[in-house]
Amino acid sequence: MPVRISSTKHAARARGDHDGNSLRKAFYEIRELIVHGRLSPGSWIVEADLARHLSMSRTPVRSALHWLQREGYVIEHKNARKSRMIVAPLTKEDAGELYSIIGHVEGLAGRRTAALPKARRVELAGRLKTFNNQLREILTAKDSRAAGIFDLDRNFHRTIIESGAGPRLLALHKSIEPQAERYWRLYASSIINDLHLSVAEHDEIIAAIVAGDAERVERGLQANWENGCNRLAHVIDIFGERGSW
Amino acid sequence: MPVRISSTKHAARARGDHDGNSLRKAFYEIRELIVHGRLSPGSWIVEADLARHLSMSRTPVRSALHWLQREGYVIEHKNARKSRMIVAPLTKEDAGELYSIIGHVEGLAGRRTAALPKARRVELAGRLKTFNNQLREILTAKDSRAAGIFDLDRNFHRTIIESGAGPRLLALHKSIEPQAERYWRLYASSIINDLHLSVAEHDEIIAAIVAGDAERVERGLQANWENGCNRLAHVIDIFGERGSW
DNA sequence: ACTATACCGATTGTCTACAATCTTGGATAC
DNA sequence: GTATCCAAGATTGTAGACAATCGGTATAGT
Repeated sequence: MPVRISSTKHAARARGDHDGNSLRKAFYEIRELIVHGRLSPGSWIVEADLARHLSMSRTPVRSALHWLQREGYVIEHKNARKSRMIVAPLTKEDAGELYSIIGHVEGLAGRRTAALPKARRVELAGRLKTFNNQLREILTAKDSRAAGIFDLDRNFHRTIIESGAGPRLLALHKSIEPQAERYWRLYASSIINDLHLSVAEHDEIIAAIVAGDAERVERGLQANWENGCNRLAHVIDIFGERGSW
Repeated sequence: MPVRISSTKHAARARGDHDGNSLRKAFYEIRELIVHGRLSPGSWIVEADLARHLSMSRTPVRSALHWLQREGYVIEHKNARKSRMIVAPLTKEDAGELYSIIGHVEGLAGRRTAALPKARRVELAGRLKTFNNQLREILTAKDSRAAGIFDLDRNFHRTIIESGAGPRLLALHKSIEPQAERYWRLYASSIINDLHLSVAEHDEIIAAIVAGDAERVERGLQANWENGCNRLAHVIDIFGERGSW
């Protein structure tokens, strides 16, 4: 028998609050907080605090946190029965594994991209060149606005993946690749110095796609991430890790 | 101002219900229902029904469904604002992509396994041989109990991954590989006929590990999954897909 | 009979309340 | 002065209530 509550209370509350998708909003907003470092790596997460911050109840926040956990932004610190969430730390080791996985996932997708009909590959190469040339411009102009660079690089890769991957692989990529953004943002200023290397690697990847050489595309993508990882590792050595103690 | 409800109602309910982990229970039980086909591919999911079946409230069931969705057992059928969940269908195309991803993920892990010190590789090879020999026994004895075969094959692969993969890659494998079970169970009886091929492929993988040849280990694992996929595709052609219409 | 509309049941999304557990700080005993 | 235990606060986990919406069916208008 349901407990009947006088409804005045609920009637009083604003009705339009339900936009029908608080969960998504919570996920992206919290993710944003983590990526931008407003929730520092290793720090403590309290559901109620976030709920207040986002002006919603704990329910969608809680779901969003589970989601973030599955995607690796948040990790579970188990204590007996209760589980407490902390923001995933940024370590050199984790970066290495993450970049390696992304490289291989993209490599797999790149293989299929290389198997596309020639016409599509050429058209694709055209779009990729646009992105890469914009990067080159920023490079020569010394106009190092990090945001633009990041988006261009991301678009370059994403364009390749979306051309070749099936739904599963695409979903996998979409859930793993964004995590690199945390490392990128944290050490961006230093990484940009090596931008010319990445641009050159992109050229090689484009050439491989035009040639339709699956092996070469895969190697190129893997190399791009692996090199990026090495460059990142160097910076982490200098500036230290965050949130691991 | 919180609404105060007379507490007799709640007091009456059994207090011990909270074992502190309904979510996990819900996830595994629903997953079990899906894998064993009690919830058929393509069929409709109603949160309240599942909640009743598992004797818990919708809250943990709902979270579990989101989790299952993220792992690919369930897909979202979007309609305007509401989203309805259906059990993910089993198709030849999906199987192809799934097996390919698993092969590459294991390949990546296998690479690192091949880089372990020789002593550990030899010890590992010993354990792997045990599994594979048990498979061989079942093969010669014509004792085709599917369950045992499945577990042995899974243990073989899992042992390799756990030896080489880091936490991220391990988590990835744990979330992707179990999905192959759905295909395995559905078409098991027919797949078993080709068991000897898989056993031979395992021998090659073991040899590659002992040799410490990363490339060869990776190729071996990828080939094992790719061949498995082809054998599966053949069976699907005969028996048809499930849940896609 | 055929279409448009208004209701109604089914279902999902979100909220608050309650219960259980963990942590922390202090009071007390030795 | 230190160790131990207990109380109060903080936090998480689950339940059930409501609100919003979807989909279909009955009904009315033509």
